[in-house]
Amino acid sequence: MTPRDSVLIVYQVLLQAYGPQGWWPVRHTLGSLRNACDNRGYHPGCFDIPGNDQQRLEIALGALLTQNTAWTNASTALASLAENGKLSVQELLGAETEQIALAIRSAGYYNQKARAIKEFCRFLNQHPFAVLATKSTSDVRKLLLQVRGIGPETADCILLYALNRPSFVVDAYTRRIFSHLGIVPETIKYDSLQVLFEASLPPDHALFQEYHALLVQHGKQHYSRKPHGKGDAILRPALISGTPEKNGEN
DNA sequence: AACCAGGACGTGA
DNA sequence: TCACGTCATGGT
Repeated sequence: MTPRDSVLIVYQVLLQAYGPQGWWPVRHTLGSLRNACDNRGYHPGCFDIPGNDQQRLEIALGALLTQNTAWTNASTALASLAENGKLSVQELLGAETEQIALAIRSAGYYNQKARAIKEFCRFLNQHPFAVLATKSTSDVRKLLLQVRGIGPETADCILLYALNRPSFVVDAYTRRIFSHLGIVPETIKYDSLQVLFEASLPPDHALFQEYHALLVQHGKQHYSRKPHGKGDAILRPALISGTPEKNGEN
C-alpha cells in the first residue's frame, strides 16, 4: 500500500466513521454569530458558502483568528468584531490596530493577529476578491504568503474555504495522524505533505474541504497532543486490511 | 493547576 | 536549514 493509497483509504474510512462535516464555521445569517453556532460551536450550512465577499472576508478573518487557538475563542472574537462594526475591509482599515486587538482579545495572540488582520485588509484593498478570482491558485497562494501573519496553513484555509480553490490544508492533526500511522515521517515538511495529498486526490475543493474537516474531527477525538497512545482504532485496522471496513466505535 | 487548542515569526547556531 | 522561544485567551 503506497502513501497515495493510504490517503484515499483514510478519507473513505473517516467519512464512513464521522459522516460529512459540512464545515467551515461562518456566519450564514445576519443574526448574531453566537446564536448561529450549532452545538459544536460551528456554524452550519456551509456547503454552498461562500456566496459573497462578506462571507469570504469573514471566513478569512476566522482563519487568521483560529491560528493555534480553539474555534470557540476565535468565534467569540469574530462576534466581537461584528458588534464593534469592524467586519468590513474599510472599517478595519480605518480602525487603530490596538482597537482591533482589544476586540479580538478572546482569540489570544491578539497583538499579532490584529496586525495580521490589518495587513490582510491592505492586501484585499490592493487585490480584491474579484481580482483574485482571475488568478491561478498558485499565484494567489504566493500573494497570500507575502502577507505578514499568513503562513502556509492560513493561506490554504483562505484558498480552500473562502475562495473554493482546491488547495489542501495541512494542519497539526494531519501530520500527527499520518506520521503516527507510519505513512509519512513525522518530520515531513508542510509542502511535502500537501503535495502528497494533492497528488493522491482529484483537485476537488469540496473534497478537500471535507477531508480536512474530517482530519480535524478525528484528530480531536484520538490525537490530542499529550498521549495519543498506541493505536488508532478506526484507521489502523483499515490500513492493515487494505479495505475500508466500517468501524464506527471508539 | 497544568495542559491544550485547526500557527507564524524571529533568532542564533 | 533548523531547533527553539515567543505570542495569550479560555476550556478541561
